[in-house]
Amino acid sequence: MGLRSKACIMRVPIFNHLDDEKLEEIMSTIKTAHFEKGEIVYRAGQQSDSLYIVSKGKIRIYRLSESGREQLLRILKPGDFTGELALFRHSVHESFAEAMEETDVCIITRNDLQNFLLKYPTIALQILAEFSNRLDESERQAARVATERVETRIALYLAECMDNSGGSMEITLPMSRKDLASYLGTTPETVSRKLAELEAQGYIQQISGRKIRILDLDGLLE
Amino acid sequence: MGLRSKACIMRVPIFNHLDDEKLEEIMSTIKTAHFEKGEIVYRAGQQSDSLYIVSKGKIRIYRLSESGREQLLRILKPGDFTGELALFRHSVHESFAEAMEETDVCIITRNDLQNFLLKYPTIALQILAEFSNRLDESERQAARVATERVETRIALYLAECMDNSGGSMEITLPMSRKDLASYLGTTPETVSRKLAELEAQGYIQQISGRKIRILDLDGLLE
DNA sequence: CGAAATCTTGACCGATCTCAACTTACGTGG
DNA sequence: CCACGTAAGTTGAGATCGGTCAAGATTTCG
Repeated sequence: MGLRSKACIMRVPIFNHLDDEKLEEIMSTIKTAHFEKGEIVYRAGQQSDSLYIVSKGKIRIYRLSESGREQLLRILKPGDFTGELALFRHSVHESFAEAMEETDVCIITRNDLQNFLLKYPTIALQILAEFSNRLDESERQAARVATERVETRIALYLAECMDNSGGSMEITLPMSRKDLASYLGTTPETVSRKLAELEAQGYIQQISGRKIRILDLDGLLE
Repeated sequence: MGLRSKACIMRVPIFNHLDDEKLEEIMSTIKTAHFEKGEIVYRAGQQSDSLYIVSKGKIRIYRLSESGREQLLRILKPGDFTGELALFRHSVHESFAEAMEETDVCIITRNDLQNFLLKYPTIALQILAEFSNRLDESERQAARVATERVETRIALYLAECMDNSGGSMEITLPMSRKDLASYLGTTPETVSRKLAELEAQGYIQQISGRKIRILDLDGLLE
């Protein structure tokens, strides 16, 4: 078990309130795995019994809808985890997970995790809190796609990026136009056009590919 | 504490694996409340520290998007619960809950619930399973709204109604056109039109307002 | 039985998707 | 370090799905 794994686990909100002894206990059950860019960590329909925690790299989580179109759900950074859905229900994945670059993950099996949960119930509360956040985000996103125009969705997304980038007026999009389009429920062409419009209206300034400066946040949000 | 409350609690998946003694313990902390049709159980932005379990009636859970449009998230039947989001995170509701008819709910406070979770960790696993289901549904719905045409969404919805109504070819929609439209991210007019089209194509037959007979499930799903 | 809400149908318009051409950025190997 | 090939992004034109507004039909419920 490398030091990186431990550093990884300690950074996970679910575990970082535990004392060293319990951490060691968890560490001892963890496996690690490495994925190259583009490799699939798991795919929909596949059996699963593990929780994956990203220790290095990025993972794209997406779904294929009934008609085969892709919907990007979220992007995992180090410290984020996935696989939960399969852990507490059918044990079949509903989504796909794909490494976006060289990525290391820590893996905890369902059995080990459930044992920890029963032994240290505070972990369960942490996971519940995390699930609540996910559910909130998912419902918010669903409501936006269902009720807002593309331009508004993009504006709201940019605003959220700003919140997360600590006050700076300049944000760096964490993904390509194609992924952004998939996340926002539109097409890359429309994303391009709408960003160009927002720029023409003076709300933003496109610096380079993924760098955008917010010039008028209030105007952006109408 | 009325018998109905106990019957209610026992029916909730989260609790129904518990033995009688623990059930009594939970029962002793529960309050009940009654709501008339149209009354608001809670609203977005409101402080919250309780889990609500429906014992009689129906509750509409919906969000208002940034632009003020309504998105129906789900409808609670007896045995279903809500309020979780506020329980494990900010403690502020993100959604609205409105009684659709005369409705009774059982209420457990955050403190009591968390104590139970720590004392009987198996409850936490049940809630985690329930959350997983919600998250899955929410993500699936988000993906559909983002990637499928209205007609497809309606068809998929009808198909799901069939699954839930046990093999019968005749389904009864659990909500009005307006709510269905809100749930599917469209308008009542479009729902009417698409249902009429599906009928013209011979896939379904509209019996009366909410009763629909499925004539060709495979055709419906293309 | 009648008022009010719900639902349906029609006409029109606009946002966004599709397809296609072109430009720019990026990574690889020489 | 540059050149090239490929992927990513942009822009345009046209088509269409679905939303809006409005009128009429139907159902619901007191």
